[in-house]
This record gives sequence, structure tokens and C-alpha cells, in this order.
Amino acid sequence: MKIKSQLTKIIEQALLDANIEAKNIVISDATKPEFGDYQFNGVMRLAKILKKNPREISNTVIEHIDTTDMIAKVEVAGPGFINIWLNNHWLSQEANSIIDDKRVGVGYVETQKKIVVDYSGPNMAKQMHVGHLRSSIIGDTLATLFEFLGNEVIRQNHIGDWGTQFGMLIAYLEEQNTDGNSQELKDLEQFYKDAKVRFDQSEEFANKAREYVVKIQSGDEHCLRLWQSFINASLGHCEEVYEKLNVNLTRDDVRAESFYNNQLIKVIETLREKNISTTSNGAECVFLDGDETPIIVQKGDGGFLYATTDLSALTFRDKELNADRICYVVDARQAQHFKQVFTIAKQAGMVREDVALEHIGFGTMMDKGGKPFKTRDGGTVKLVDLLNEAVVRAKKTIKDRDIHSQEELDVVAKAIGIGAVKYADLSISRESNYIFSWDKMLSFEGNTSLYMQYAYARIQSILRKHNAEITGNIIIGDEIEHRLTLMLLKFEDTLTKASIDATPHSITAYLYDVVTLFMKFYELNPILKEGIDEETKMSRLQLATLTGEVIKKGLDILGIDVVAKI
RNA sequence: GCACUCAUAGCUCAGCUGGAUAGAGCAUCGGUUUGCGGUACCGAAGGUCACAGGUUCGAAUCCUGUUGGGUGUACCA
Repeated sequence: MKIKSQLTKIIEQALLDANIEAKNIVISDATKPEFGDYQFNGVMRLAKILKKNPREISNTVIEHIDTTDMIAKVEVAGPGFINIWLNNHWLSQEANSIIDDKRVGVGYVETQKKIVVDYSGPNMAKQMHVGHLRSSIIGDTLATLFEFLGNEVIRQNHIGDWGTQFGMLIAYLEEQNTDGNSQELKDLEQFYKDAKVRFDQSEEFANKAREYVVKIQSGDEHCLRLWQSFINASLGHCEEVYEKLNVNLTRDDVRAESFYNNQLIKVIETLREKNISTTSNGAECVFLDGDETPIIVQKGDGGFLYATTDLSALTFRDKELNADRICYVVDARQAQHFKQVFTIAKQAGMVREDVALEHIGFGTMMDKGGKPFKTRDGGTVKLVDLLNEAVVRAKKTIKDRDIHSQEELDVVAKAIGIGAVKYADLSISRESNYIFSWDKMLSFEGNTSLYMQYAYARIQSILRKHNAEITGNIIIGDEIEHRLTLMLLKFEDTLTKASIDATPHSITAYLYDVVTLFMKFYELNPILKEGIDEETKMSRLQLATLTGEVIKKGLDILGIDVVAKI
């Protein structure tokens, strides 16, 4: 239900009929219930241009607003705000029409786009750590969201599988005589440490490691095979995490750094041809206006850097994947890097002018003391460990409820634990750092996944108790039902905005509003109690059902499961 | 040094891109006709939106400066 665009049309028509010229008009949500459902504030700006009293203009405008269908009434308030109330009859009609809709009333985008979402991007030399959490789940949510709205999404997992460290790793792998599935690779962190120790201790080993770097790059079969088995094992670890996290990344989405390897020299050639890069201190550099330091695209020794790979990836995404929009879900600390790379790519014509290049930056996860999240001894926290702990803690918070079998408990604990971690992350505006707190995220209160899941479970409980067909229509009987119904119909507008701004937290904020309204409604308007007439009961059941569907779909986009019982 | 970014209630965070009396949750205090799941709901209290100027009918939001955090800054990714 595209409510805002419908309202915009109505207001535009009214302005036209009133002979007032206006463009880019914006309808916003009312700031308070007393002010109606929506408001149009644009008249004040118009008043200046027209040199007329804003209230006078507003009064003229509202005379031309069509109040026969969607809008119940309009009012001029304050200095010239136009407040808009929607019609209950219209609201219930719209709500009724989406009760059986799988998409709960959400339509598709007007112009479908091809969107590349680059996210997760783990390093194959190491185990995934908490730093990968945000990229993985924000990226995955955006990908799901774009897709749901009807866009074509290409997920790209730009894994780090290339570089000098792999010489050391495969030399060690060979020495350990393992096949990539063995015990040694179970803990990549430890494997890396052991290899490093060996590297530092033995001159012979170190030389071999360096030799192997060159050998992989020149395509030596033996070394490539070792490398491949190492990557496979490492990717297996990542998939385990994706599985736990409910993140939809598969091997098909992997487009590794190594993939661009033989294209890198072309990047340099293009930059040279177009006189964008110059040689400075032996390295190939791009000097951008306003930057003191250059972006190095080729080292003095001929090696390439990550800017080179990113430029190559951009070329590929434009020329081969034909993307309209490319989103990089990467730590905010790399803002400068992406700004530079994007500028160069456009200058060099590696990417068409009209392709939207976006760095979807996010802040750092902090501990209670406001310091970057680490283990007690200062090491990085492994993502698997964090997720396992989440499930264990979730189990503790629900185990005394005593309504589950052991197997059910496991399923529910997973949905709650993983959901809590994801929701806590996604509900914060993504660019700010956030403080990680188990207590807060596993609370039933406030804007948490548990509050949403609990509301969903209560709704399911009502439906189970009713245990019969639900017929009839939603009939809006009071203010709270009006607000709840409208909120449910705002789902599409919310998703659209979240998709344009790439802000998952606007979805969680919306769901929280939905649930809060539902709880109020539920408190005020009993559904199954005795003495309620059939029509009202059915209407309320329908409203509860629809609320449940919206919660479920909303959480689904966030990659969070709901459960029928908690 | 330069650049970017942030500063909102005791704490954790929103604030829809310039609109009406700045909103939630936690914590605190008080309340809820025998309650469809009370891990719920209602209410109170809590603010110089870091500070100082500017722009205008109107600023937490835009501009300038100051202070204080964070981050990035030539061959790692």
C-alpha cells in the first residue's frame, strides 16, 4: 500500500485545482495523533513565493482536497499546516483486501533495478570474528529487502583469498600433510598462529613460504591445489556461520579477490592511458584533488593493492553484471577509501555515470565500557562462539516457562538467541557505534526481537484458542484500531524508505510501533472474552491475524524467525 | 598537521532530511474492573539537543567557529 504517494497525488491535484504552482511536495507523518494521520507542511514555503498569508493559502487548498474516499477530513492548523485524517471505511477496506495476501499489501517498485550488494567479505586466512557480523547481517537484510520489493539482486561475497599470507599457510598445510578437512584446520586461528611461529623460527620454512606465494601467482599446479583445499576448508567455516546466522550466502555468491587477479594489470593500463595515474616514488599513484596523499594502485615492486582490486571489481560489476546500483556494506572506517575508489572509477569510465555507487558504512561494536569488543584476554571474539553463547543464554531466559519439549526448546532458543543478536544490531542506526549488551538484547522489554517474537506468540496463542475459521471483515471501532490498521498499511512505505536509504533500523522501528500499538489494542479491546458480539470478535481476530503476518514478514526480511510459542 | 565523523534524559537509542509542546526503552516512583499468555498495560518524574554565533516566519536538523570523543591519512586488506 503506497499511502504517501496516493496522498501526494491528491494534494497535487488540490494545488492544481486551486491554481497554485508547486513541485516536489512532501507528505509527512503527523507528529502527534491530535494532528491527524498525515500532514502537508509545504504551504509555508509556498506562501513566501506567492507573497500571501500561509493560512489563507491552506484554506484555499483544503477546499479542493477530495474527501470522499481516502481522506476523511482535513484541517488547517498553526501557521498553515494541513492536517489529514484518513477515512476509517477506506482503511478497513484496504486492510481487508490484504488479509490473505502473502505480501501483506506490499507492492513492487515502479522501476526494477539491478542491485549488487557486496557484503560479509571474510578473510580466508582467519576465522570470522565479530567484525564480520555487521556486514553480514546488514548486507543480507538489504539484499532480502531489495529483492522483496521486486529488484534483481546480485549478492557478492568478496572474500579475501589472495595475498602473501597464503604462501605461509599452504606451506604449513603441506608440512602438516593434511588434506584440508583434517583436525588442524578446525581452528583457523590456531593454524595461523602455528604457521606464523614456524615462519618466524625456521629460515628454511620462511623461504619456502615466500617461494609458494610466487608459485600460486604463477599458476603452479601443486601449490594451487593446496591453496584451493585451504580455501575450501575456510569457506566451510564461513558457511557454518551463515547457516547459524540465517544469512543467505552460498558458494555461487563468492567472487573472491583472486577472481580479479589477472584483470588488475588492465586497471593500471586504463588509468595510465587516461592520464589519471602517474608514477611517484616508484609506485603507480592517483592524486585526487583535495587529497594530500595519493591512492596507490601499484606498488614499487609491481604488486597490486586493494584499491586496484576494488577498481577491477567495479569494472566487472558495471560491465559484466550490468548493475544500476552497487552497495558496499563495509565498515565506516573505509569511507575515504570508497570515496576515492568511486571517484577514480567514474573518472576512468570504469563505471557508467548513472550507476549509483554507495558505501553502506557501519560503526563498530563496542563493549560495556565503550571500547571495541574483545575477549577477556584482548583477542578477537570468534563469531561462532558469540552465536553459540547467544543460544545458550536464550535457553536460560525461557527454560522456566515449561511449555516446550527438549527439541522445541532448541528450536526456540535458536530463533530467540540468534534473533536477539541480529535485531540488536539492525535496530541501531547503522552508522553509529553501538554497545553490545546481552542483558539488553535478551530482554522482553523495549525495542528487542523478543518483544516482537513474544507479541507474535501471543497472537498465535489467541488464534489457537479460537481454533475456528475466521470470517468477516475488519471494522474499525475506535481510535486505537484506526491507528493500528493504518500502521499495518504503512508497511510498504516503510520498506520503500528503508530500501532507498539502506537503513534496516527503520524497519525495526516500524515493527516496534506495530507491536506497541497491538499491545495497547489488545489490552483495551478483548478479543475472545465473553459478551463480545460476533462481528466485533471477527474484526478483532482479523486485525490480530494481520498484525501477526506483518510482524512475521518484517522479521523475515531481517532474517529473524518467529515461533508460535515462547 | 590535514580530512572525515559523532556529541540529544542518569544509561542505551530514535528524531521521517527545516515544522507545532524534542520522543521511546531501561533504571526510579506510583497505578491496573476475578487478566483472551502480567516477561503485559497505564501514569509520574527526568532536557540549556556539547558551547557560541549566523541563515528565516520557524533550527536538534543547514552554515561558521570553539571544545571534547572516535576514525582515516604512500606501497596491509
